[in-house]
Amino acid sequence: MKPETITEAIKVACSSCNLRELCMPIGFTSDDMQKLDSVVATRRRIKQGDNLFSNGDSFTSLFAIRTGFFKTCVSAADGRDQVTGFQMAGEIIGLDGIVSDYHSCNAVALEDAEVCVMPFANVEDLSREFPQLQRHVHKIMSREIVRENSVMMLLGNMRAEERLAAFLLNLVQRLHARGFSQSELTLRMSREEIGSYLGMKLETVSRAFSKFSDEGIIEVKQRYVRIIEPNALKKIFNPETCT
Amino acid sequence: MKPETITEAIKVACSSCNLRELCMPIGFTSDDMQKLDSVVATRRRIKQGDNLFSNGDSFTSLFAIRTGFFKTCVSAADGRDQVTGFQMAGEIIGLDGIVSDYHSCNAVALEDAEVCVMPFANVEDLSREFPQLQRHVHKIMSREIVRENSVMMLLGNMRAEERLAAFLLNLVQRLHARGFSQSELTLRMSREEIGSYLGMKLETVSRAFSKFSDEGIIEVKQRYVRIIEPNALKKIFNPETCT
DNA sequence: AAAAATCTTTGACACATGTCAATAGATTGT
DNA sequence: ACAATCTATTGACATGTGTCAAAGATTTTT
Repeated sequence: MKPETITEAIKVACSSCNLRELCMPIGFTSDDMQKLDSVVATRRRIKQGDNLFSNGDSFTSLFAIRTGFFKTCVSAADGRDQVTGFQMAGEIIGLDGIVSDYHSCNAVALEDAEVCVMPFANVEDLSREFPQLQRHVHKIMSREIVRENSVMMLLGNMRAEERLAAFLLNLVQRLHARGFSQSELTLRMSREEIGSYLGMKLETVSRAFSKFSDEGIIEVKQRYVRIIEPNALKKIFNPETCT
Repeated sequence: MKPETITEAIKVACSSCNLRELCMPIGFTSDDMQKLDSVVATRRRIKQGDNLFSNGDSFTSLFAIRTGFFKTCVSAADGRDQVTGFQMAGEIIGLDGIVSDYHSCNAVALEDAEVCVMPFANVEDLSREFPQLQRHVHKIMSREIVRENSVMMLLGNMRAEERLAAFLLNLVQRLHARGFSQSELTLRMSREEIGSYLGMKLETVSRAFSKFSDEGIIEVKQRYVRIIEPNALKKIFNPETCT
């Protein structure tokens, strides 16, 4: 594997980061905040298609996404691939590496990206000093566990259209939280990657998109999606709790 | 909900617990170990069929299983249920509650059980004092994330027989680590619960058991299972890496 | 011990999704 | 601008698993 990414020696400060509210716990004095700046060692740029880390890489750091979009995926020995998640700005990636000191999945940039490198030793040291940070780290890990629980529900119990509806709703909700539109989005991943995440084939994903489009629920043009009837999507995802 | 379980005021000590090696980080001096005893507040007994905690319960404690066997499951609004895991002695349960201070799944005892109640505030306090404990807590959470990644692989990519083979291999492996047989086990869960975990219907589970039995790979009699050809199971689960 | 309830197995058939193939549309490189 | 390469869509058909139903087994209740 060629060294497709370079670690840049830019000292960066969480205290002046515009993503602080997504990454960091709230309620720090600006004094404390200064000390927290040392969680982040450097930033690193990753080109579209390159891996931030790969299965088997030794684990040293968590990564906070500043810009760009990632997928994480695990591979079976026979080459079958499962996308385990899509991550965007403000989200933390690399938690899989903690348990065994090496990564057990691949993190691939779906567009040019920049991440903050947080050496895990720093995170642990500062966590002992700042209970709020400690709590924050615990919550991030717990959130990931809960997210994966709901993906298991998707994969185990839902049908193709329900899965895609849930997927789209989740994506726009997260994008909206980052200041983007509630109704429009540009997918950063292919039909095949969506399918891998949702446990279905790319053709089935495509058919479900077309069906939603025929029904006037969404407008689709390749990777552009506009949600026309969010309530209809919610109803597909969860018929019970909708009008 | 009736108070089906009672919290018993038994002070217990990790330092003298025979499950210590499963629950606790290694490498403590016996001095440190004494202080760690205060992680556990009490023990609690749960009867078969009762919930240790339920979706919506407020989160205060993690639980270390001393005896017994649990399932955790999430429910969709329409009543559909997804088993997200089966837990046995030495395993930690309740991590889902950390992120939002209430539980987002149910933990049900599949046989009479006893757990150590570890108030999470204690865990966090002591984690700040003992880096080894801090690391241990992080590893437990990361391990759960990695486990769920591999369940996603099962649900998203594998077929019924592969899923059941993986399930059986994982169960005996964990039981073996606890001193039980490598080849015999008694299932604590129904076909329906296995099916819910593996994303298939109980009839499909039953058929897969029968198929394995017909092929001489396992012997099944209701919930008793003997693994006759572990290599055949491994081959089904993962054809590539086996002889 | 009988009766009731629950769990498991098995068969027949249905159907959602996978597979294979062809076409069209987008993107990249020369 | 053109070819080459991806990516997405759509159709026809195959198939693995779900659904429904019946009968045994096992456990619990009376």
